Amino acid sequence: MQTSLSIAEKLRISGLRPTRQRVALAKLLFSEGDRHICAESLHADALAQKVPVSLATVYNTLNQFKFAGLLREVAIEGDRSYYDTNTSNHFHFYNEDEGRLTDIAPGDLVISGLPKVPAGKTIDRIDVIVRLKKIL
Amino acid sequence: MQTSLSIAEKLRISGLRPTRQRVALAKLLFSEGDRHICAESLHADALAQKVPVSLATVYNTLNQFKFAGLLREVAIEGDRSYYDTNTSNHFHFYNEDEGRLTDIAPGDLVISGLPKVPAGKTIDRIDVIVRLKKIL
DNA sequence: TTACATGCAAACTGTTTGCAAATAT
DNA sequence: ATATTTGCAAACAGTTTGCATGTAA
Repeated sequence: MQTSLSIAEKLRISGLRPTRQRVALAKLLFSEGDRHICAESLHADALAQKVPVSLATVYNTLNQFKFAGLLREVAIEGDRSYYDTNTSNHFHFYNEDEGRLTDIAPGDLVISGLPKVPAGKTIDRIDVIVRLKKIL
Repeated sequence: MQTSLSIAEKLRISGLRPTRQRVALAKLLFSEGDRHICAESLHADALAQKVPVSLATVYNTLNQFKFAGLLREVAIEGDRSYYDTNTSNHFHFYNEDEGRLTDIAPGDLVISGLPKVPAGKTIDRIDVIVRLKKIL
């Protein structure tokens, strides 16, 4: 049985000092199920919870968390970066009308017939985005 | 048997006046097989071919072509927009080390088990990106 | 002739960075 | 005590836009 680590410990293990801001952001991100957020929305969340953090620190923290493997970035469109707290292999719905990202349950969508990869390369990961629009 | 349209005609049908710039850009884009480009690289191409076009017009033209269904945008990462001249349903390799996009041959990768789509929504399209990295 | 397209520069958006002040170890 | 982190504002990259000029119909 595996003891779950405190947030501070998780950060320390990733080589990140558990500062007030990082711990608060990590709590917001990892406390309640999977989340799909962008920098602005996380910043707004933090301020709403009376956690004063600058937007620059939110950006830096998201990058550090991504680099540490605590978050995964999801490319949706050019203008905003989204991050997913679920770093395991899974795919996404993107609701184009509302700009919202949701998970596809693992197994609900399966990829088969992997193409031959060019010599000297490996697959880093496979991103699948099922883009949804309103029926008119 | 289907007569292939001149570039000017294709543009006119899409509701776009075949101006010097648009025709030149369309030629660069559609004359020789499928291409994956971004605004800067198309602009550079145009200048190299002695076609003076402003970068703003390249951006505007790419958007118009996309809107007209002549191009498809491919979301790769936050910082740059890529466009694909192949608008049919197909998937992509993304070479993370070189920042290059290539097609996966149709049939080489297959998706199965489409998940139930939320009520009132349809699938607009499915994007698949197989991200490649160098073997270390 | 008239509506639309272009080019330039300025505006804008999301993101990163430099540096002094604050904080973790 | 020392190295790291924060916050702010300024810098930055990619993209869009306003407006005077040029061009297609």
